[in-house]
Amino acid sequence: MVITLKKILIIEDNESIHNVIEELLKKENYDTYNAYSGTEALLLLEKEKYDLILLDLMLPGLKGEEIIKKVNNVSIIVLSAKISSDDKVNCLLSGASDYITKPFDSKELLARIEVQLRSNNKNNVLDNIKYKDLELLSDKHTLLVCNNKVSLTKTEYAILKQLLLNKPQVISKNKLLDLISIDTEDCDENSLRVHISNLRRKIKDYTDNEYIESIWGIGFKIKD
Amino acid sequence: MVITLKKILIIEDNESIHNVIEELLKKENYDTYNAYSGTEALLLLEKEKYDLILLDLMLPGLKGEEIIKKVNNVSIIVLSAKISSDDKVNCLLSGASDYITKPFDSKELLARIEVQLRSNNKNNVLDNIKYKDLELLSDKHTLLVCNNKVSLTKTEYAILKQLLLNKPQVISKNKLLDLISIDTEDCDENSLRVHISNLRRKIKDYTDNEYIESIWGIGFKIKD
DNA sequence: AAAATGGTTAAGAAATTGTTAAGATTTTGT
DNA sequence: ACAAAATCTTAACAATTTCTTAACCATTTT
Repeated sequence: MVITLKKILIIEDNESIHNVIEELLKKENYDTYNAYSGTEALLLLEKEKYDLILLDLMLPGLKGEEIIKKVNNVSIIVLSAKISSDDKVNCLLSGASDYITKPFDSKELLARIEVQLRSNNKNNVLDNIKYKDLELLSDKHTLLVCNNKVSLTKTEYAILKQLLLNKPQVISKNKLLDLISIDTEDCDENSLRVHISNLRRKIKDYTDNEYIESIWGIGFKIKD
Repeated sequence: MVITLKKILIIEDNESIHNVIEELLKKENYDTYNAYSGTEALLLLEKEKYDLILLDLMLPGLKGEEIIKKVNNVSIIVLSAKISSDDKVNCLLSGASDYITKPFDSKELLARIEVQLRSNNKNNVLDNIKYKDLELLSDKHTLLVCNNKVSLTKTEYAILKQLLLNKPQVISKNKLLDLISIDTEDCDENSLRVHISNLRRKIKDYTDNEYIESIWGIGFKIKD
């Protein structure tokens, strides 16, 4: 089994502080990436997906506040010498997840990093998910339909898991497409339709209940 | 129209601090609940589901640290006079989502509350909109009329949501047309009239009350 | 009364979804 | 590294749902 390391992007222009943070994180077995200016950070953010960003505010090129506004879907912890309440509030309200003032305590920084990574993981529940005749076995990537074992492909599993985890809710087609392909735009909506169709067939083999409902123009959901 | 308020449980034994927090939150339109001991908090937590917990550490009955361990699936912000790094780290690692030291800045507290509620919403159900006999279910994209399920098309849903969200207000025909078609000008006003007509019919099937009122030459609004 | 706006209905156009099968790609086993 | 197997994507077409158009009538304004 491969445990992938968490990728953390450190955006900080002061080289000595940068190095301290980098070493601290490396010791904890995080996968660190470095940006020394706001513009460099943006370039890196376009190329790769990170689990967390540590962000200094006073940066050459592009201010940290601007980066917060541009980033989406990645947790940001601001690390700043600015202690004014307004600075904190601004950052937090515009998208940062936490704000730590320098000088910071390394243990506290590590703990707050854990908190963020933990909340990212909320979706990845390891427990099995049961619903009526269905039981999704997380360890084996299989599905029980009325206690009959049905093997799912990786994609089918991901789709069904997303639907079951958010059960009453409609999941948009785009959200489901994101699950299927990390690469952008290369995946057809039609492909998703085929996966859904296959899932429905596999379920239908063992029960007459319908589980996956289409919401026209929006996406799919699990039927009540 | 009722948009459900966020429920916040305040666990704090010092009555004056408790009152300050409660008033602060009430002003921001949060739904506050009060516990003055650890044991009282547990009782409340068994009865109801909260969106967020504000937790003091030094409590009679049961220490805050114990509550953190018992709580599951609710974000906790610790509010404590303990400033030692070890206390912070312990709380954060054992399940708290944030840790604020007293005395705290009210704006910062509110901002950090927003952060937590924001991250809750990533997964969770959006707010439903209720008005008299109508209830728009955002998770299913359907409408309940006197508790009868009526399925709406994407466009009908968008129109009704816009009207309900801005209830006393008249929404101009152009604004509603924008909702229907992103492309400009390719959509007839007549089309909007048909959608409104269909909406009215679907509502009329289950109630005699009229909901959508036409404002001559301007647009539409929800009747008071 | 004439002109403009709103309401309803039905039919055809347009868009979305469902299914199947074939070809492309990735993974697996040797 | 290669062949076989499994999986994913694409394409084609059918089925379904939704949207727009058009025709016609009602209501309001001038």
